[in-house]
Amino acid sequence: MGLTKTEHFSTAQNTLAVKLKALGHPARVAIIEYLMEVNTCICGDIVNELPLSQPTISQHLKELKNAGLIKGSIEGNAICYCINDETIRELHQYFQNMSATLSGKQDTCC
Amino acid sequence: MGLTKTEHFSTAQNTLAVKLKALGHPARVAIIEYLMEVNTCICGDIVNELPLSQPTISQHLKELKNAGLIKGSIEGNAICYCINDETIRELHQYFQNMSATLSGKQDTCC
DNA sequence: TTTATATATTGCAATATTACGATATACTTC
DNA sequence: GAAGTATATCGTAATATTGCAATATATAAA
Repeated sequence: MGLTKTEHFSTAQNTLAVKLKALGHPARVAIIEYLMEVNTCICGDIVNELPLSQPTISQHLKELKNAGLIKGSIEGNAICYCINDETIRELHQYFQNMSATLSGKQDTCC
Repeated sequence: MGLTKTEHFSTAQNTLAVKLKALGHPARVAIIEYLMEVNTCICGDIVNELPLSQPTISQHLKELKNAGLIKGSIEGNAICYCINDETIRELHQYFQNMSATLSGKQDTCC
Protein backbone atom coordinates (compact mmCIF):
# COMPACT_ATOMS: atom_id res chain seq x y z
CA MET A 1 0.00 0.00 0.00
CA GLY A 2 2.02 2.99 1.20
CA LEU A 3 -1.10 4.99 1.85
CA THR A 4 -1.53 6.36 5.37
CA LYS A 5 -5.03 5.82 6.72
CA THR A 6 -5.49 9.38 7.91
CA GLU A 7 -9.25 9.05 8.05
CA HIS A 8 -8.99 6.78 11.07
CA PHE A 9 -7.34 9.42 13.21
CA SER A 10 -8.34 12.76 14.63
CA THR A 11 -7.60 16.04 12.89
CA ALA A 12 -5.33 17.01 15.76
CA GLN A 13 -3.37 13.81 15.41
CA ASN A 14 -3.07 14.23 11.67
CA THR A 15 -1.97 17.85 11.68
CA LEU A 16 0.53 17.20 14.46
CA ALA A 17 1.92 14.27 12.50
CA VAL A 18 2.32 16.47 9.41
CA LYS A 19 4.37 18.99 11.38
CA LEU A 20 6.55 16.39 13.03
CA LYS A 21 7.02 14.53 9.79
CA ALA A 22 8.18 17.76 8.18
CA LEU A 23 10.90 17.92 10.82
CA GLY A 24 11.61 14.23 10.43
CA HIS A 25 14.41 14.73 7.95
CA PRO A 26 17.91 15.92 8.79
CA ALA A 27 18.00 18.41 5.90
CA ARG A 28 14.84 20.05 7.16
CA VAL A 29 16.14 20.08 10.73
CA ALA A 30 19.27 21.73 9.36
CA ILE A 31 17.21 24.34 7.51
CA ILE A 32 15.23 25.20 10.63
CA GLU A 33 18.37 25.37 12.73
CA TYR A 34 19.99 27.64 10.19
CA LEU A 35 16.98 29.93 10.23
CA MET A 36 17.23 30.01 14.02
CA GLU A 37 20.91 30.79 13.94
CA VAL A 38 20.74 33.78 11.67
CA ASN A 39 18.86 36.34 13.63
CA THR A 40 16.29 37.26 11.05
CA CYS A 41 14.55 35.88 8.05
CA ILE A 42 16.92 34.99 5.31
CA CYS A 43 16.70 35.90 1.69
CA GLY A 44 18.67 33.74 -0.60
CA ASP A 45 21.55 31.83 0.76
CA ILE A 46 19.91 28.74 2.16
CA VAL A 47 21.03 26.85 -0.91
CA ASN A 48 24.66 27.80 -0.26
CA GLU A 49 24.44 26.59 3.33
CA LEU A 50 23.42 23.03 2.63
CA PRO A 51 25.09 20.22 0.71
CA LEU A 52 22.10 19.56 -1.47
CA SER A 53 21.08 20.76 -4.89
CA GLN A 54 18.86 23.76 -5.42
CA PRO A 55 15.79 21.77 -6.54
CA THR A 56 16.09 19.45 -3.55
CA ILE A 57 16.25 22.34 -1.10
CA SER A 58 13.37 24.07 -2.83
CA GLN A 59 11.36 20.90 -2.29
CA HIS A 60 12.26 20.70 1.39
CA LEU A 61 11.35 24.36 1.86
CA LYS A 62 8.00 23.70 0.24
CA GLU A 63 7.33 20.88 2.66
CA LEU A 64 8.29 22.98 5.66
CA LYS A 65 6.01 25.71 4.39
CA ASN A 66 3.09 23.35 3.82
CA ALA A 67 3.46 22.08 7.37
CA GLY A 68 3.36 25.65 8.63
CA LEU A 69 6.87 25.59 10.07
CA ILE A 70 8.22 28.41 7.96
CA LYS A 71 6.84 31.42 6.18
CA GLY A 72 8.07 32.81 2.91
CA SER A 73 7.56 36.14 1.24
CA ILE A 74 8.80 37.48 -2.03
CA GLU A 75 11.46 40.14 -1.62
CA GLY A 76 12.31 41.44 -5.04
CA ASN A 77 14.40 38.93 -6.81
CA ALA A 78 14.82 36.55 -3.88
CA ILE A 79 12.44 34.96 -1.41
CA CYS A 80 12.60 35.57 2.31
CA TYR A 81 12.12 32.63 4.59
CA CYS A 82 11.66 32.69 8.32
CA ILE A 83 10.46 30.42 11.08
CA ASN A 84 6.79 30.45 11.99
CA ASP A 85 7.01 31.10 15.73
CA GLU A 86 3.47 30.02 16.34
CA THR A 87 3.99 26.49 15.11
CA ILE A 88 7.19 26.07 17.11
CA ARG A 89 5.35 27.22 20.22
CA GLU A 90 2.56 24.75 19.50
CA LEU A 91 5.08 21.93 19.37
CA HIS A 92 6.73 23.22 22.52
CA GLN A 93 3.36 23.23 24.26
CA TYR A 94 2.59 19.71 23.13
CA PHE A 95 5.78 18.21 24.51
CA GLN A 96 5.58 20.34 27.63
CA ASN A 97 2.16 18.90 28.38
CA MET A 98 3.49 15.41 27.84
CA SER A 99 6.47 16.03 30.10
CA ALA A 100 4.23 17.44 32.80
CA THR A 101 1.84 14.50 32.58
CA LEU A 102 4.72 12.07 32.78
CA SER A 103 6.18 13.82 35.82
CA GLY A 104 2.87 13.47 37.63
CA LYS A 105 2.83 9.73 37.18
CA GLN A 106 3.84 6.92 39.45
CA ASP A 107 6.79 5.05 38.16
CA THR A 108 4.79 1.87 37.91
CA CYS A 109 6.38 1.01 34.64
CA CYS A 110 7.93 -2.17 33.41
CA MET B 1 16.73 8.03 -5.31
CA GLY B 2 14.74 7.97 -2.09
CA LEU B 3 17.89 7.74 -0.06
CA THR B 4 18.35 10.38 2.60
CA LYS B 5 21.88 11.82 2.61
CA THR B 6 22.38 11.46 6.35
CA GLU B 7 26.14 11.68 6.05
CA HIS B 8 25.91 15.36 5.20
CA PHE B 9 24.31 16.26 8.50
CA SER B 10 25.37 16.19 12.13
CA THR B 11 24.64 13.27 14.42
CA ALA B 12 22.42 15.50 16.51
CA GLN B 13 20.42 16.50 13.47
CA ASN B 14 20.09 12.92 12.33
CA THR B 15 19.01 11.44 15.66
CA LEU B 16 16.54 14.26 16.23
CA ALA B 17 15.11 13.67 12.78
CA VAL B 18 14.69 9.97 13.52
CA LYS B 19 12.67 10.73 16.66
CA LEU B 20 10.48 13.32 14.99
CA LYS B 21 9.98 11.12 11.98
CA ALA B 22 8.82 8.35 14.28
CA LEU B 23 6.13 10.71 15.54
CA GLY B 24 5.38 11.87 12.03
CA HIS B 25 2.57 9.43 11.49
CA PRO B 26 -0.94 9.74 12.95
CA ALA B 27 -1.03 6.10 14.05
CA ARG B 28 2.15 6.55 16.04
CA VAL B 29 0.90 9.81 17.53
CA ALA B 30 -2.25 7.91 18.52
CA ILE B 31 -0.20 5.14 20.11
CA ILE B 32 1.83 7.62 22.15
CA GLU B 33 -1.29 9.49 23.19
CA TYR B 34 -2.92 6.27 24.26
CA LEU B 35 0.10 5.33 26.33
CA MET B 36 -0.10 8.77 27.95
CA GLU B 37 -3.79 8.41 28.66
CA VAL B 38 -3.63 5.12 30.48
CA ASN B 39 -1.72 5.83 33.60
CA THR B 40 0.83 3.08 33.34
CA CYS B 41 2.52 0.92 30.83
CA ILE B 42 0.08 -1.18 28.92
CA CYS B 43 0.29 -4.88 28.28
CA GLY B 44 -1.72 -6.06 25.39
CA ASP B 45 -4.61 -4.02 24.24
CA ILE B 46 -2.97 -1.49 21.97
CA VAL B 47 -4.15 -3.51 19.01
CA ASN B 48 -7.76 -3.27 20.17
CA GLU B 49 -7.49 0.48 20.54
CA LEU B 50 -6.50 1.29 17.00
CA PRO B 51 -8.23 0.70 13.66
CA LEU B 52 -5.25 -1.04 12.15
CA SER B 53 -4.27 -4.66 11.82
CA GLN B 54 -2.05 -6.39 14.34
CA PRO B 55 0.99 -6.63 12.03
CA THR B 56 0.73 -2.96 11.14
CA ILE B 57 0.61 -1.91 14.76
CA SER B 58 3.47 -4.22 15.62
CA GLN B 59 5.48 -2.48 12.94
CA HIS B 60 4.63 0.99 14.26
CA LEU B 61 5.57 -0.09 17.78
CA LYS B 62 8.89 -1.32 16.48
CA GLU B 63 9.59 2.00 14.88
CA LEU B 64 8.69 3.92 18.02
CA LYS B 65 10.96 1.63 19.99
CA ASN B 66 13.86 2.02 17.56
CA ALA B 67 13.54 5.78 17.84
CA GLY B 68 13.66 5.50 21.64
CA LEU B 69 10.18 6.86 22.18
CA ILE B 70 8.81 3.81 23.92
CA LYS B 71 10.20 0.94 25.94
CA GLY B 72 8.91 -2.60 25.90
CA SER B 73 9.40 -5.48 28.26
CA ILE B 74 8.10 -9.01 28.17
CA GLU B 75 5.44 -9.65 30.79
CA GLY B 76 4.53 -13.30 30.63
CA ASN B 77 2.39 -13.84 27.62
CA ALA B 78 2.07 -10.23 26.60
CA ILE B 79 4.48 -7.35 26.12
CA CYS B 80 4.38 -4.21 28.21
CA TYR B 81 4.90 -0.91 26.43
CA CYS B 82 5.41 2.44 28.02
CA ILE B 83 6.63 5.86 27.05
CA ASN B 84 10.31 6.64 27.41
CA ASP B 85 10.14 9.80 29.53
CA GLU B 86 13.68 10.76 28.76
CA THR B 87 13.12 11.08 25.03
CA ILE B 88 9.96 13.09 25.50
CA ARG B 89 11.83 15.45 27.79
CA GLU B 90 14.59 15.78 25.22
CA LEU B 91 12.06 16.84 22.61
CA HIS B 92 10.45 19.20 25.09
CA GLN B 93 13.84 20.76 25.76
CA TYR B 94 14.56 21.15 22.08
CA PHE B 95 11.38 23.05 21.32
CA GLN B 96 11.64 25.02 24.53
CA ASN B 97 15.05 26.28 23.48
CA MET B 98 13.68 27.21 20.10
CA SER B 99 10.74 29.05 21.62
CA ALA B 100 13.03 30.92 23.97
CA THR B 101 15.37 31.91 21.18
CA LEU B 102 12.48 33.11 19.07
CA SER B 103 11.06 35.19 21.92
CA GLY B 104 14.40 36.96 22.29
CA LYS B 105 14.38 38.10 18.70
CA GLN B 106 13.35 41.32 17.10
CA ASP B 107 10.34 40.92 14.92
CA THR B 108 12.29 41.96 11.86
CA CYS B 109 10.70 39.32 9.76
CA CYS B 110 9.07 39.46 6.40
C1' DT C 1 1.47 -32.07 25.27
C1' DT C 2 -2.12 -29.90 22.98
C1' DT C 3 -4.62 -25.60 22.58
C1' DA C 4 -5.20 -20.88 23.08
C1' DT C 5 -3.41 -16.19 23.21
C1' DA C 6 -0.15 -12.43 22.18
C1' DT C 7 3.23 -10.52 19.45
C1' DA C 8 6.78 -10.65 15.67
C1' DT C 9 8.35 -11.60 11.06
C1' DT C 10 7.91 -12.44 6.13
C1' DG C 11 6.43 -11.34 1.70
C1' DC C 12 4.28 -8.44 -1.21
C1' DA C 13 1.57 -4.66 -3.53
C1' DA C 14 0.58 0.20 -3.58
C1' DT C 15 2.08 4.56 -2.71
C1' DA C 16 5.36 8.16 -0.90
C1' DT C 17 9.79 10.24 -0.41
C1' DT C 18 14.30 11.76 -1.75
C1' DA C 19 17.36 13.63 -4.95
C1' DC C 20 18.71 15.89 -9.05
C1' DG C 21 19.13 17.38 -14.14
C1' DA C 22 16.63 20.01 -17.15
C1' DT C 23 13.65 23.55 -17.71
C1' DA C 24 10.31 27.14 -16.53
C1' DT C 25 9.13 31.40 -14.17
C1' DA C 26 9.83 35.84 -12.35
C1' DC C 27 12.07 39.73 -11.14
C1' DT C 28 16.37 43.07 -11.79
C1' DT C 29 19.50 45.37 -14.12
C1' DC C 30 21.71 46.76 -18.10
C1' DG D 1 14.03 44.17 -24.68
C1' DA D 2 18.21 41.13 -23.45
C1' DA D 3 20.95 39.07 -19.98
C1' DG D 4 21.57 37.73 -15.39
C1' DT D 5 20.02 35.91 -10.89
C1' DA D 6 16.94 33.39 -7.76
C1' DT D 7 13.58 30.12 -7.04
C1' DA D 8 10.01 26.73 -8.60
C1' DT D 9 8.37 22.92 -11.23
C1' DC D 10 8.69 18.76 -14.12
C1' DG D 11 10.25 14.36 -15.05
C1' DT D 12 12.37 10.45 -13.54
C1' DA D 13 15.13 6.88 -11.01
C1' DA D 14 16.10 4.80 -6.65
C1' DT D 15 14.66 3.78 -2.29
C1' DA D 16 11.41 3.97 1.76
C1' DT D 17 7.00 3.57 3.92
C1' DT D 18 2.47 1.78 4.77
C1' DG D 19 -0.62 -1.88 5.32
C1' DC D 20 -2.07 -6.52 5.56
C1' DA D 21 -2.51 -11.73 4.88
C1' DA D 22 -0.05 -15.54 6.05
C1' DT D 23 2.92 -17.54 9.01
C1' DA D 24 6.24 -18.00 12.78
C1' DT D 25 7.39 -17.74 17.63
C1' DA D 26 6.72 -17.85 22.44
C1' DT D 27 4.37 -18.15 26.63
C1' DA D 28 0.09 -19.64 29.31
C1' DA D 29 -3.46 -22.61 30.34
C1' DA D 30 -5.77 -26.87 29.96
